[in-house]
Amino acid sequence: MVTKTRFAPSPTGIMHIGNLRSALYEYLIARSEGGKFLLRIEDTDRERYVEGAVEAIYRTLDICGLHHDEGPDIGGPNGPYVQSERLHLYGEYADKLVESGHAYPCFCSVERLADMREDEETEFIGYDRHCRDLDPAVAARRVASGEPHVIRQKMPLEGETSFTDEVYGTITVMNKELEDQILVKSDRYPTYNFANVVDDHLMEITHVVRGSEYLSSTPKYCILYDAFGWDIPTFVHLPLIVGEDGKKLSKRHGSTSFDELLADGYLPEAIINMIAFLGWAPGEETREIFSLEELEAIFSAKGINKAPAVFAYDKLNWMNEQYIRRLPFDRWRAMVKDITDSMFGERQYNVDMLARVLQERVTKLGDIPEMIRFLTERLPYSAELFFNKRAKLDADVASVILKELRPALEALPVWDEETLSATLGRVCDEARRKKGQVMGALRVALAAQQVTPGGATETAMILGRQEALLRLAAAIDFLNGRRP
RNA sequence: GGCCCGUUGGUCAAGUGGUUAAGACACCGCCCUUUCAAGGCGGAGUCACGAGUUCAAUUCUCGUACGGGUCACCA
Repeated sequence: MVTKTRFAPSPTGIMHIGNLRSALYEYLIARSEGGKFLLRIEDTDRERYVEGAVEAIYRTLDICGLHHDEGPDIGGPNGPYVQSERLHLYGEYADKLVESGHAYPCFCSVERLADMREDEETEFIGYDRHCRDLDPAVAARRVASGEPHVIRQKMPLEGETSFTDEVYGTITVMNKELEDQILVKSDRYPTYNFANVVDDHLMEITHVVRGSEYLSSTPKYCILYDAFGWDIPTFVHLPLIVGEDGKKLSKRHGSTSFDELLADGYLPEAIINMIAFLGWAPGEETREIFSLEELEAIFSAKGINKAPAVFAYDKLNWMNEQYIRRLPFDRWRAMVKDITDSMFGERQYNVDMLARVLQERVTKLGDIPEMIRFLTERLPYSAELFFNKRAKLDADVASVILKELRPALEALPVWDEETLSATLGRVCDEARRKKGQVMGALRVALAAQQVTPGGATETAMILGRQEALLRLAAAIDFLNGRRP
């Protein structure tokens, strides 16, 4: 049987990292076994439906390269792929369950249920099964008369249920612990607890991959599969992703949605690579940089860990750097230009040089504006800026050096890397000075900042002749006027 | 609280009844250098705790502690 997995998000808002990770593993399990990956929209909660959420799901999957073989947008043999379009199916199957005695209509009001929950005396252990033993004929008549009701699963009262999960192993629970959960709501929409079983079976899902928060309700689903006489699929429950404090990942940990991460300037490939390694490792292989294609080849559910994994931004940063460094220069240059064009406005600047120095230093795109603010703004000088112990440089020495440098630079016929480099080298030789000293002085004069992407030559190139010479002059003025 | 699950350095993790217990991020140091980064080299740091089984336990069993999940007409 061909492996088939599904990503089944509900359109309730943003694409959380946890959702994306589920989608990724579902995709990888299917692809690693030459199987199919399908997309199903679980929109059975009409209260939480968010406009535009479905589009965000399509967009995210597309950007990440997690292409599905069946889904609402492309169809397929097991459609429709949107649960709200499958209501008649859930109704049919719920009826079968009622007929076979595996489910029953329940007429309890939400108020009654709420009261029961608030009652401190009797420790609430789920629905009290008030309607479970109503005469089926009477119940059927009340349903026929249009009385509001839900359909509940009639759990076995004795015995135990066990299933084997690919990650967590065999899990057994006492049936008496299981609640008579609601399968169909009073608005005739199914609950997740019912729809997931019906759809996964009808859509021929072989591997049900989902977060470990579903582990405790899985026995109930197994009983449902049995009631229908359906084969139980392979379960793969995924460990949770938590924040650096060990708590469930949430807003206060930083960006936790795919869109936020993109906005921060993380590359989709890096995000995918990062979350692939959250709770999974390839085993003997120690490499950690893998493209999606490489993951498809090497991924195995065997390598999935049980313990919750902490989402570490440090590691994401490193991953992102790795991906930026490997980006083809043209693509990188375009990304940089998108950001810097608006910063420089009308001013000319050397994009190629800027992109070049940035490519080996940037952690994430969002850091760029702050990193290069000194290029579009003249920052104030201070004497300390010129101090560098290793180069034996200080403001006094810098003052002398810059004055030596100025005529040489002003006299340059062309302003290119080669000429600048050669000229600076020559000045060093003539003045018998260490390169680091001269370059350091010039770099600080041009940038007015101690740490810069790129050295003196690159900075001079990026600024262009005019701006570079103006700044050199300004630095000399500052150093002259420093001590009257 | 009941039920379920988990625990290898700060983090992600490999792995085994006998190993010097991989590797990566972060951290520290050194080298290199036209700064800082990047890169190279090196360092520190771990099997939660207590019993039991065993010639031998990080590995198997049981407890304890801690952490997490779940107990909705949400998924």
